Amino acid sequence: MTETLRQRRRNQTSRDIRIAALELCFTEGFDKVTTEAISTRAGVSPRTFFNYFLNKESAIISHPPDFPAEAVEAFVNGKGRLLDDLRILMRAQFELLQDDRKMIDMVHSVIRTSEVLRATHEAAMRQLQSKFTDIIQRRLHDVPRQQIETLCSLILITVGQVMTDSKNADDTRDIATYVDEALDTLEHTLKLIP
Amino acid sequence: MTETLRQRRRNQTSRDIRIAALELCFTEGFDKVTTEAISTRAGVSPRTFFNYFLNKESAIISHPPDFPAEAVEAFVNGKGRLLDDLRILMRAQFELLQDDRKMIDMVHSVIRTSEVLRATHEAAMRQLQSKFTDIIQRRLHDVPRQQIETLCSLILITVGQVMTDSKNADDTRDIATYVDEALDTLEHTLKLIP
DNA sequence: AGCAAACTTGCAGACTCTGCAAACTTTGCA
DNA sequence: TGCAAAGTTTGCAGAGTCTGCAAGTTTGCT
Repeated sequence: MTETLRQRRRNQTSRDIRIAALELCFTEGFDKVTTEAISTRAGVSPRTFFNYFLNKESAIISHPPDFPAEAVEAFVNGKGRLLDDLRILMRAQFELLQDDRKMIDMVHSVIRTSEVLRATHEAAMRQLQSKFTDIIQRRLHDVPRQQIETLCSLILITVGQVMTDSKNADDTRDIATYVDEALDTLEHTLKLIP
Repeated sequence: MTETLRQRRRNQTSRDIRIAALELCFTEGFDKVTTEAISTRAGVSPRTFFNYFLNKESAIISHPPDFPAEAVEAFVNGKGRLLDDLRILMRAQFELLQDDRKMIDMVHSVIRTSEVLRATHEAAMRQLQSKFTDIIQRRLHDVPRQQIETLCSLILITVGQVMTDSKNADDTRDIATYVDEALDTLEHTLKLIP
């Protein structure tokens, strides 16, 4: 067996809470929803809610998955143009999200209902950025870290902007096309500078 | 008279609270300090604290000043290289901060003691970014707004990184040199891309 | 002086979140 | 199977943030 009963339970409860939170906040708005309401809907006590999540925000915002290891290696040893190889790496990461597509869209919509939530989301992105920086640093090992950080910020910000802006467009597109759109925007932006 | 007594009082109280908050958080860390402690130190009731500030965070993080109008006009009509003109604009904005230099340094230090505070700070930066975007859009009116947003994010992120990274360096440097350092980093970063 | 508007304060109360200890469940092992 | 250890849930008490309201004070103005 891959998971013990206990583990499966834990995952299920966590998921129950996340879904309860998301659904409630989607209809009512983050600020109007109390932890008590979420707990009740998820069928646990308020105290249990806080056993699973540090605060209300983190029931909505979960950490994005890591970059897949093979894709990372391929990128680090890649010989193509930086932006092209990056595109491949990021697409690989985005594929992982495909299954939760629906929840992710809801999250993005809920984020718009609260400053605090947006901030939490950005904090999560910052963590992703730190991993991302490490990866790019491995490929460009002679470039100062600060520049790599700047580069990563730039890329993630662009992706974020594309994702928040292009809601209410067709929902059915492949989630990885966001990567393409973001990197295209990025390339255009860079032409502005010189 | 430029200000009524009432107005002067209000400004003074606001300042008292901000200073009390900053000093306490600087020594104790943001999370250890209660609004009650801040109020007491500032000599007002806890209820008054919330008449002045929406929450604990905003007693620490205040909105950055607007870009000075003449500098904005000069930039919008500028004919130089984009990055060079930007440098001038941003230096003008940073000059305004020179007086509060000491408090700003403290704020940056306090920000490091709390995720929430960092998030609030970023929200404030996002507001600045929006104004910044408007300005650049006026100069590059035929460029899509999304690209301008990306560009602005990039610039502000870089400045932010430089400012947070280069604490514990010599404190006495002109605050506007951060702008230079950031834009230099930026130019180097851009060379990585093609 | 005296009135209206602005400001401060205390109080009650809703909400978030934590520590603790008691009850309950699952697991590993005899 | 049965039992102890480990992990989970829950209730409760309590600290802390923040709001609405109403009463009291101060200020601006005539």
